[in-house]
Amino acid sequence: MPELPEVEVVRRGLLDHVVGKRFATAKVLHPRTARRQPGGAAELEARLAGAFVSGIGRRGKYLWLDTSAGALLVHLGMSGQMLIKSGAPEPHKHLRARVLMDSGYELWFVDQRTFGYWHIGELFDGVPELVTHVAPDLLESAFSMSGTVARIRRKRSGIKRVLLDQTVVSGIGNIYADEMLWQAQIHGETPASALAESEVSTLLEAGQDVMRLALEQGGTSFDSLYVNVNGQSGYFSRSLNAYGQQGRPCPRCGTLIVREQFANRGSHFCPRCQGTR
DNA sequence: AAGGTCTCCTGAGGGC
DNA sequence: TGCCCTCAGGAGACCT
Repeated sequence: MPELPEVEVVRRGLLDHVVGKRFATAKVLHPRTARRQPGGAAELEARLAGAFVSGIGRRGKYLWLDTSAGALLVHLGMSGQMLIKSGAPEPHKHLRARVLMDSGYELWFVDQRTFGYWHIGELFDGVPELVTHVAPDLLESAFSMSGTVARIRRKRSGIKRVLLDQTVVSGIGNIYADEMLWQAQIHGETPASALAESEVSTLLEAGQDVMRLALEQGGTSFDSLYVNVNGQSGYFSRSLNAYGQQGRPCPRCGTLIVREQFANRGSHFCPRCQGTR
């Protein structure tokens, strides 16, 4: 379940292998990977062939390669992986797209559940056209703490739902939402508008801390579904305090962590530390 | 308009 | 052993 730290791990992993390199040929193997692309797989393949990669950008969970043919936007969805392969790689059941680079390496997009996609298009104010509606993420320089706090406090929805809204602040998914709420001791169903300014800023700062820590540990993963470009898993799952911890003692107070359905998601929290809503 | 729900998808895991 | 059901979740589509 790639969220900001996992996508950043992928971005960093790709830097050495694709920046300054040229794509020779590209093949899109599953129509859903090209579903957002006008012209579909054929258009992606045609535009990527011969493209030179000059950099890699990211906002929240969105990743893009700056190329001479436009920005190749990559969304990993639920299960997407960008893998670097060399030699004669073993076939993969869920390989959805592959690019042969002039370096001899291959770039693979493996995506079991096909929620991910590729799209090539133009940049607007430095971000791909499909990302213009996405707010800055917690770790980028364009992020405004005061502006985001004010925006969140104007919402009447439960705070967790607001955290998951990528147009308010990006990069947060179900795992990090639960972790930052646990850290800030706030119940996810608390109406955003009921939180004090200081509570919201504490919450967002908790999100920054959790994400920086996760990044240091190579991201979160529970199995082989999320891996870096070399196919390795991160270690942050060992540090989770709330997500997936139902039935285990809260590391802060010892009360058993509870799992409930809200914000349309499985939500994990400590009923004592995060008891009031 | 904003907020909430449905839907896409595949494999894992539970129940029997 | 095997079948069927449910669940996981990012985010756009769609509804109210």
